[in-house]
Amino acid sequence: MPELPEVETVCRGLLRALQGAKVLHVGQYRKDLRLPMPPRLATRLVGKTIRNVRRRAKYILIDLDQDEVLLFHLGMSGRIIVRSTKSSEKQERPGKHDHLILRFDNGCEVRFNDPRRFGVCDLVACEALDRHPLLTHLGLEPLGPKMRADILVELFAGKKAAIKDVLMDQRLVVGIGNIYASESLFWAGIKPIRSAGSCTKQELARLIKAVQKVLKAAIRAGGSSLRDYRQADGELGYFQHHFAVYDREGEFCPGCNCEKKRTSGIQRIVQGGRSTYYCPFKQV
DNA sequence: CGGCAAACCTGCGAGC
DNA sequence: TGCTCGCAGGTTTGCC
Repeated sequence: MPELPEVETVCRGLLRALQGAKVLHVGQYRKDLRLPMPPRLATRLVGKTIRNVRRRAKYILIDLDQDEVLLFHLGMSGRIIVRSTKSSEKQERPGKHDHLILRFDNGCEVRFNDPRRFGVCDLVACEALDRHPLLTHLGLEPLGPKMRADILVELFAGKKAAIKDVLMDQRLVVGIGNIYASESLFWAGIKPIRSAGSCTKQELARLIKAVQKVLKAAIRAGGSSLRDYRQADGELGYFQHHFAVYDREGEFCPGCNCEKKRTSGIQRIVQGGRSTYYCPFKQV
């Protein structure tokens, strides 16, 4: 589910609710996520204060005092929901697939819920973060300063794999998953099956613009809620209403629709076992 | 090394 | 109504 805009939205929501808050109680109800949860997690978290919440790729990084970082990945179906509880209110029991519940001294309660358990939770020392096995091979931040056409040309040079798959390869560029890959390639006017190495510098410059435009718009909309995803406060995201092509097989893309062109409409193909959506008329 | 399939899990909607 | 099948926003692993 969650790609960069969803993770970014959750991070912002967590920061708003939790900055400066101290962990009072931790309930851990499951340890076998995609990776095992760290041992003695509850003991290690109680009493810690949240200093900051930030994002790297699709990872949520929660900075605690004493230079520790609580790391989450939401996988396909993970949610992190914050709610404020009145102190008089009886503490709620963990719901189905609630794996971790944190209570804070400011009355907030945070639940990590993940039905498919593709998510990850870890607690690491800040100085070891750069060497964390999940983070070492991550590529460029698409909204960062290194997202430049000349750098992508070099990165994609000689790659025979489809540009769509390469765009989702987190070792090269991070944060882009199945939805935003299709959306970005549409706005860049690039056919998803093109080999990455065949894209010109000019096309990659367009792709960068498209990626950034789509990701920023999605962040402004609070992400895309297809099924599981919620913002940190439990609200839906609503960028799914602005998809140009994703999950719109057979419909007209915005361009074709506006210009009343008769085309075959948006096509769905399968790449790397996953659905890709594109407009054969606008994407070359 | 590249490319692809399968694996990890649960839930849901479609079709019978 | 109830069953089976296919598919779902991610990532890693293993095989050719």
